[in-house]
Amino acid sequence: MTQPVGRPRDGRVDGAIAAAARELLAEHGYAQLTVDAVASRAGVGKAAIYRRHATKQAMIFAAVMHDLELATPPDAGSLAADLAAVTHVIVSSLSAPPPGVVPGLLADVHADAGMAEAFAGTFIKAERDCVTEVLDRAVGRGELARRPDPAAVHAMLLGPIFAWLFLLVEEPERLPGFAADLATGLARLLTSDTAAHQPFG
Amino acid sequence: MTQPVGRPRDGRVDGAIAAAARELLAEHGYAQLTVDAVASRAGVGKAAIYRRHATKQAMIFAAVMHDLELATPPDAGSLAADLAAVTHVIVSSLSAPPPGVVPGLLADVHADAGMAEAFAGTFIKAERDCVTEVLDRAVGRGELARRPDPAAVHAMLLGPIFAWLFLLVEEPERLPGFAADLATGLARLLTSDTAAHQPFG
DNA sequence: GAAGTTTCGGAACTCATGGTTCCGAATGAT
DNA sequence: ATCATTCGGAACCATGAGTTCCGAAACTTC
Repeated sequence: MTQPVGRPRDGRVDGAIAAAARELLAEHGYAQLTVDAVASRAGVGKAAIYRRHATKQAMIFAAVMHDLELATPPDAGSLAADLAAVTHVIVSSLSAPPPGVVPGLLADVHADAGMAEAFAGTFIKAERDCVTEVLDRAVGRGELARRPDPAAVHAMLLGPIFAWLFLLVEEPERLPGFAADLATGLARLLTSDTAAHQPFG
Repeated sequence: MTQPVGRPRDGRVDGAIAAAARELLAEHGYAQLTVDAVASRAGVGKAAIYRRHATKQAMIFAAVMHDLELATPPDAGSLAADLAAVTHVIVSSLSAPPPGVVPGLLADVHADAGMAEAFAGTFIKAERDCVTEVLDRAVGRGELARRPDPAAVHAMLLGPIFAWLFLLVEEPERLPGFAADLATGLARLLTSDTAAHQPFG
């Protein structure tokens, strides 16, 4: 709690770095982003950037995560409605960053153990908590006899949307319709559970 | 058909480049791969590499795609069995490359229009044809009244597996079980189609 | 065979950029 | 007043992608 000796960090510098990074990401794309350009745009020395972030990749990660809200949506009354809300949150998160940023960051996450930990502990964990909560609600309502594996349901929600956007590169206009079908289909699959087969156990 | 004038390319050089790239990818990872190292390992000049590939990324793409078989599996008798076979092919493709290679290549694909075209025209197209064929078989059998959108089914198959491996980074031992549940669940969803709602239309 | 063209491995080179270090000035705690 | 840490700015270093040139080899054409 004690303030460390020395000149304190200027909080506005953090914001300026993140804003400059997001601007340049949107203007020139992920691969074209240079640290010098971010420093210049932010009106900041490169040292100030590296005092805050270990690598360029960590800087970008922080800038992108900065304005990404991942709150669990309120109870919508049914599993189907809850899942629809969750898909909407996922679609928003993945659609928000400029083109190329999500794939670029994913590659960085798989190239550095520290980034992997940060990714798993923020974005993925928040989404997982969200999915778990929604499944628990359904169990509470009696819609589900047992709670399915949250990891499996998470993969079934996040995966198809990610694939639509970044693997198959289908038309984005059709994404909302697909996401809606995904949510209702998954709800139907989970609730139509027969005694003979417990899916995603 | 006429042989161009000049010394012809040595076919063994292509193989040596691809083999060296795959070796180094496996040994040191995607981000650590340098073109000089590939040339050195292959016993080849850098010029020979750049005579064949426009960029380092294109070289890696070619090396990885080289030994990746994506044949449509034979008719297994039912939609559920066919989908299980397709998921198996997808799991194999995504599990084969060394860690970090798939995310790295995906970032490259989103950074270069030429790579995007190559990716869509080879890997994705082969998988899509596979999915379409399997759905057509099911229609022919009478299991499906109408053929669902192949893009949607493709996303529902590829996405969750990709998410499991590269987004959620769940234990790989549990992947086969999850993939099996995915295939049977999707088959059930598609065939249990009610008149009221045609999913993935 | 001689000439011309393209390949080969190898080395030298250019250039962009990530990351570090140093500067003098500013800002705070002790 | 002193000390530690910050600031913007600039110089600096190391790495690696991509280009160019070399002499030699392989092939077509004349």
